[in-house]
Amino acid sequence: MEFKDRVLVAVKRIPKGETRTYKEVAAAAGNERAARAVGNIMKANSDRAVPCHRVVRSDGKPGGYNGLAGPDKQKLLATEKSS
DNA sequence: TAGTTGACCGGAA
DNA sequence: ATTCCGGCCAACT
Repeated sequence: MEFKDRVLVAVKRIPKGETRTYKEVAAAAGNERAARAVGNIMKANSDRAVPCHRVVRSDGKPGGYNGLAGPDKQKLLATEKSS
């Protein structure tokens, strides 16, 4: 079950102000196609030390994280990243 | 052990 | 550009 652990670590590693897609996190965890599982793991584990709000979809839309819904920084960064 | 679920992704309509 | 469908993966029941 290191994948789960790896995912959490990867998200923890996300620099402040930066955003990563589930796909990226999954890739960092060792499996790029496990983006789906990543989301499942996040909610399955109440990772308080893990900034899940920095994790966004490939579309740039936020995930299902309900804790934050104000800072558009993520979307802005995501846009810059896309360019 | 097998089946279902979900915070996804990519391609097609 | 938006919506629909199928597919991959790990966890849960």
